[in-house]
Amino acid sequence: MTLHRRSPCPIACTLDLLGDRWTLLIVRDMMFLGKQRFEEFLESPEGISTNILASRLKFLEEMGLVEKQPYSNHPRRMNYQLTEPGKSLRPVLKAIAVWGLKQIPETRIPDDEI
Amino acid sequence: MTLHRRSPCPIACTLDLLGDRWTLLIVRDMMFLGKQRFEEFLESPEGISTNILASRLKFLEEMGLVEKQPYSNHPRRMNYQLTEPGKSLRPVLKAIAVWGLKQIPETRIPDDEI
DNA sequence: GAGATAACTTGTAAAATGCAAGTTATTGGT
DNA sequence: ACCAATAACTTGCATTTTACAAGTTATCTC
Repeated sequence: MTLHRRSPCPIACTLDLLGDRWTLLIVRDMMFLGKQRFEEFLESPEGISTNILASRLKFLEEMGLVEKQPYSNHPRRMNYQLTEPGKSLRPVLKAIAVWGLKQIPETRIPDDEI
Repeated sequence: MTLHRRSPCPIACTLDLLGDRWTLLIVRDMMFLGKQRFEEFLESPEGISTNILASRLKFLEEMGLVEKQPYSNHPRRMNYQLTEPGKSLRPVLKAIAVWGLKQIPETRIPDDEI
């Protein structure tokens, strides 16, 4: 969540950008659930609030992991899509999901995420 | 950083436990640098502060990812070691490191981490 | 023209973080 | 025996971030 790098370590740098409880959930929603609109992200069961969602989407855009485009001008509607760097987070999310499924009881892939 | 689960999704649950800027750096230090003692973790270049380190170590222990043992009783010295569930985070850290190296400029694996 | 929807922004209390300083127990040196 | 040093923390407090609710702006549908 900050552009300041604490060290040159790639793990530390990645955590500087993505190390919080919300950012990767937005990426998950885009990558596995095909979500693209502000209101769609709000529907996820974790219940992100609007101000956090707006700030994370802005930051993801600034990082170049997400592209924001108007997909309709009348009315003005926005959509958010993963860029190639954003899509390349798939192995990270995959590894996290595999770990969670194995190590945390009662976790499961939601039906719509398959 | 909280035991409360926002949803049954394994990605969300993993982020509930590990989704912050410090926890996985401690795991990195144990896994790749062989660090085991409180003062060793403090030496890492990211500069974690003592209160945060103590709270994260406690939480990692409560989660069963780390075991704390006295390795000497006179004087009393503690060491921290990864449990099997903790060690199973290796693919997650690997994927994060690969992503960071590829996508974030000027990142590199520190010499002592090879 | 009235209510609904999308995409946000603003305000504020509560929680987490960062930084410095202090604590306790033990040890090694003179 | 005393004194500085070290390990492993804890405490206090200012700053930052988060969570929750409410409000805003533009357009659309009936």
